[in-house]
Amino acid sequence: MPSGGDPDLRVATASAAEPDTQGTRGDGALAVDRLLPWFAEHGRDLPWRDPDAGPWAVLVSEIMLQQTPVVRVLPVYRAWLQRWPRPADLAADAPGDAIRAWDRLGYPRRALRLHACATAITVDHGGVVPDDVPTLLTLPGIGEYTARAVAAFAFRQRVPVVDTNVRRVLTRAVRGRDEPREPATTRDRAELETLLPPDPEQSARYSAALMELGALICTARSPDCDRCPVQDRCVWHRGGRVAGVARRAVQTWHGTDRQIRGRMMAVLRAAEHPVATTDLLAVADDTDQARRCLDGLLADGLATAAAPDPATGAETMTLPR
DNA sequence: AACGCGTGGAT
DNA sequence: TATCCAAGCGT
Repeated sequence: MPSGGDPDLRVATASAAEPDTQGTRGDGALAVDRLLPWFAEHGRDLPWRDPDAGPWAVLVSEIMLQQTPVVRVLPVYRAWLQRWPRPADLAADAPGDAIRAWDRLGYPRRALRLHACATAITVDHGGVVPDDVPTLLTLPGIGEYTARAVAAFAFRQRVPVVDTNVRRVLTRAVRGRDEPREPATTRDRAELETLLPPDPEQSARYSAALMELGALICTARSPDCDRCPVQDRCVWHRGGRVAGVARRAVQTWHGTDRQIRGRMMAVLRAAEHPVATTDLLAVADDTDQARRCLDGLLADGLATAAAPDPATGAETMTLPR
């Protein structure tokens, strides 16, 4: 269960002392007394939701979950915290170790930023994960979403946490629309703010419940409205689930720089010793593209020039030290 | 404010 | 097979 124990719903229904001026807490589409019981029953038992998971564990999970599905994060997350249980443990190792442990979660720059984040926490914050949104926002790899996720889920604060799931649920259930995937905005956070229950602990659970609803039921491609706890109040469902406009076409994958960079990183991760630069360049047919991609990796700090091979004198590369 | 940035499973 | 999509961030 998400956080153990029965959710305290006493403040879920608007009281005389706390008038429900928005009309959304008690009887709105996303009423607290609908979401929290559903979450308690159906929420996944994920390790970063365990009460024993500290702020560092929550932070690590949030960075890993940026654009990467839960099932792929789980094993890497466990190994990561086993190896680096505190920020200072990670900071003490080379960034290349973080990139290698990151394995194939994708966007390896996140591993680099998480390492930089651990270093900043160690050097600038005494090894303690900051507990306020403004300070969290100063850390590498932590943006508007992740800062609030850490504040809410690790420190149980009453802050609006809006990710792509929450945004989709809000857009559908409250505004009755179905928009293509778009980044969360200040407006989305303001809207969620009006829905959050007054109690901080409960509001943290509420945000987690909204995210879970978007992840399990109110999904982008095929929402399972028949199992939705707020189906009868969802404006989008009541309006006939009108499909939104198609979103801008995404970049085709085959032959992109991203694909080539990915191949080069796979070679670097797998290598026990420095890799000949020519071996990296060989992953692409187009030599101009290969050079451009390798230069990009060097500029990003994901690859580092190493000493020439003693036997051949060939130029070599490694993960950053 | 668009764009670039990995990876792999589902449809 | 091609496309979509998964707890965004930094520039």
